[in-house]
Amino acid sequence: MEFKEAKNKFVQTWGALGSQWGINKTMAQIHALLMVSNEAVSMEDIMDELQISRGNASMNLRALMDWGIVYKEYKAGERREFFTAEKDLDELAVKIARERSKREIKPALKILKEVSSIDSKDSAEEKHFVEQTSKLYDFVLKADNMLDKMTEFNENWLGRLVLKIMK
Amino acid sequence: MEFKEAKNKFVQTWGALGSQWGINKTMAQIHALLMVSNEAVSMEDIMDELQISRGNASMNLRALMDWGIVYKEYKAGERREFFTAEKDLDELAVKIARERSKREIKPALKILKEVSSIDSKDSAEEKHFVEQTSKLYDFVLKADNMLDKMTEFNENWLGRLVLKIMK
DNA sequence: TTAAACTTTCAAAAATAAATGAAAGTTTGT
DNA sequence: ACAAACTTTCATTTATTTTTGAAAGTTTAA
Repeated sequence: MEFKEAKNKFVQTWGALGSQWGINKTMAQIHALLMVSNEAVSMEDIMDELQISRGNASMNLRALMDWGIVYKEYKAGERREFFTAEKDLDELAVKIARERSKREIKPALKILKEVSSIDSKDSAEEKHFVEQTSKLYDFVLKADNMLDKMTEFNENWLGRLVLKIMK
Repeated sequence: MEFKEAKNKFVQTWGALGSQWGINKTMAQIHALLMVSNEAVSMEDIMDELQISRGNASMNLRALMDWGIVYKEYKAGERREFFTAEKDLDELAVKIARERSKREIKPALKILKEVSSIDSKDSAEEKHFVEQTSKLYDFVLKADNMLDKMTEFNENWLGRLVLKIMK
């Protein structure tokens, strides 16, 4: 396999993986492309390599920047903007975890708390509902806190964590 | 908020959350419904509560059973089948982790290994590509192994893990 | 063996999500 | 202030995913 083919395969695979995890394909592909580029890439080049429209490129670059995993870069003497990805994987994982926690887990916790707080009166059905949703609330809260703790580690947290777990 | 409303809110929220994580809405809703039911539910009732077609119910129940998080149950004297969800959350998390690892992470690892194995010849561009994808391979492998380790813990792994991490 | 009671399948339809591209908006150099 | 160079927005189109429902399949009881 030669470079160009490998690069393409990587970008496509990452894109497909992204969509399985609720991140749109183009967003994941752009990120993949930037991850393996040794220098900042212009929007023009991104459009060209991924065969996507200007609007699509623009919107997804914006989204990636909102997630804090892609940065704008300015080159001296160049009018247009260039983009680079966060390449440190620990940092990347932390940022993704934070963002998903904020966007999805936190709101879900709010709902869980709400629905588990009804008074279950007397029926077994209602009692079971409250019990189950309360357990779920505790579980999700604990998992979310774990993510928070991980982000505090920050340097090479995954490696350290693996060590700890394996005892 | 009264029971019926709370239950509905829970099912809807869980469904929305599912789709953000690459699991289809109905599948997540059925699972939610079964999670909070104190007894096994017939397909008829599932169709009725979620307002979905027979085919949709059937296919998604099948998928949930493939994931190992929903079970068929037979009631004495009843012709039709009833369904229950895995209600133990540790067990649930373990099964989901295993399944996603098998379906998504393992294949991704294979591709990463492949593309990071090209010989990078001389250009800085190619060297950077190989370096980045190799790092990614190591990272994903480590994360996946961590999931495996967790599944071995099995009893209340999340709680124990939280204790360990917080030292 | 038959038919009633139930489940599964899958081609087609509907719903949802993503992409396009032209127009509007910005920024920068002169 | 102007216009060239570039970016963003968003209504419309396109692609993808999910759902439907009728037909085919299966199981069970008599």
